[in-house]
Amino acid sequence: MPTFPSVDDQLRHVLRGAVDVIDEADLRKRLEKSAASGKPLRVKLGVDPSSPDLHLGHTVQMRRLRAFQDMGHQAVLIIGNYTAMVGDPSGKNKTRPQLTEAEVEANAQTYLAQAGKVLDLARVEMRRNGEWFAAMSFMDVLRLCARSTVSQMLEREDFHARFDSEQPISLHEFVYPLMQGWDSVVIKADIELGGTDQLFNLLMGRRLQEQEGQQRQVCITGPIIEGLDGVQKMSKSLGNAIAINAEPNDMFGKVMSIPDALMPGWFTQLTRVPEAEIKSLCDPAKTHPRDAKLKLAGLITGEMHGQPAAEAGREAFLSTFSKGELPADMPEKVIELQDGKVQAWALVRQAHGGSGSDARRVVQQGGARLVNPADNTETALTEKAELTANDLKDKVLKVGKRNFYRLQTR
RNA sequence: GGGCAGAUACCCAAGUGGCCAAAGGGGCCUGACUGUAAAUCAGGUGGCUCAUGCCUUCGAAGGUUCGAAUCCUUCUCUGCCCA
Repeated sequence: MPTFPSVDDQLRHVLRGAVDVIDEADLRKRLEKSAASGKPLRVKLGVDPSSPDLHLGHTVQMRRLRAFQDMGHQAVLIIGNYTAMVGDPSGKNKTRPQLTEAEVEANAQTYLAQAGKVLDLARVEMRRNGEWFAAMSFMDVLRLCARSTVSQMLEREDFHARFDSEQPISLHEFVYPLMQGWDSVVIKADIELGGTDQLFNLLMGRRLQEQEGQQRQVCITGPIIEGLDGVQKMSKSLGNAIAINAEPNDMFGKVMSIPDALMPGWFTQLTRVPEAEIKSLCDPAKTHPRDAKLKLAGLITGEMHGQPAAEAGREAFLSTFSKGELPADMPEKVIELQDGKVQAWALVRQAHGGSGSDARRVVQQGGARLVNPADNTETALTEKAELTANDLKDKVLKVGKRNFYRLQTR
């Protein structure tokens, strides 16, 4: 019979950084009962494989699931291969594009590898919700739909906002919350986790479970963390996300670029640093914000890639940006010359990519520099400059602040 | 089924015959200042080997015109009202 940490310890761990708990008294009761009976609670987290990459925002809820695992409970990870084909309307102001089964399955594969960085996959019960949805008849679907009303759906902020602003809402989007709720019924969830934007869907699970004569699940939400811009929620489509499988150096650098104001939230949601320590780290009078951020970047990168990689990321960051040295690894670019030379903008395009007009703009604005690695001197490229093989020999092209290319000629 | 309104670049949105590659804002890029932070300021933001030049773009296809994002026709999609 498994033994569990004390209920108070458990609560402290699993509720770290939580926003809503519905409801906490019930959660405590269940934890007590589980400790007494030795029966782990079933904790559900659903992810929709709607894109091939998970990002740090996803790990907030995954980390809570991991906390439950660490406390001895049963993690149930729902791969929403069917719900992904609907597209979760949560927090969206427009209908999501519908994915095909093949796309969803390919994404699901990449998810599992990435989820393993946070969860102990060996102890996860993994279920695809196509398992039960694919088996439903149209009549079953109708019965499911009959359990909710249009008004109830429109209570939801994102739906009524779209409705009020005369934006389209597809009928199938109303089915999404029902599907997610039904997942809870099928797997008999004791607890479901999700972001605050999922609250409506999580509560739907409670309602359906009740109708099915089950005990209603406890719903725990965590915050939706902001992305690199510090304003909008982290999302791949907004381009402000840090992917779980981002290269260590890149991950470290990206964490360093977040606004200071994000640090307390990220420490709480993405690390295990105790609350008191977070306070002192995020107090500029006690800790230089840069040093706090270095620590944050090290912890996050370390969790995803291991300590040595995090250390290497830190070194690369410090040398490249604090000391202005060239990074250790730079992509090599072979530059084609015409009549023995190449114009500045053409050089930028060949190395950095983008359109010719784009490259020209960068050059015009002084964003392209030739660096001599021997003495680390920089020469800005001018618009009319023409470079010969000799000019480029052993040089590094720097485009903007963070793009470096080691040049070769042919 | 009937009536009305709408579809503009990454997003929002102005433009309703030539001055439109298309205002303004957001985003993004570059530069200055910095801690590769934020804030602020300045510039840029369709493409073309570089041009007071050409090509492509205002839902789609046709048409009118010397000339169309702008006018006409048909179609597609969306919203609203009535049934």
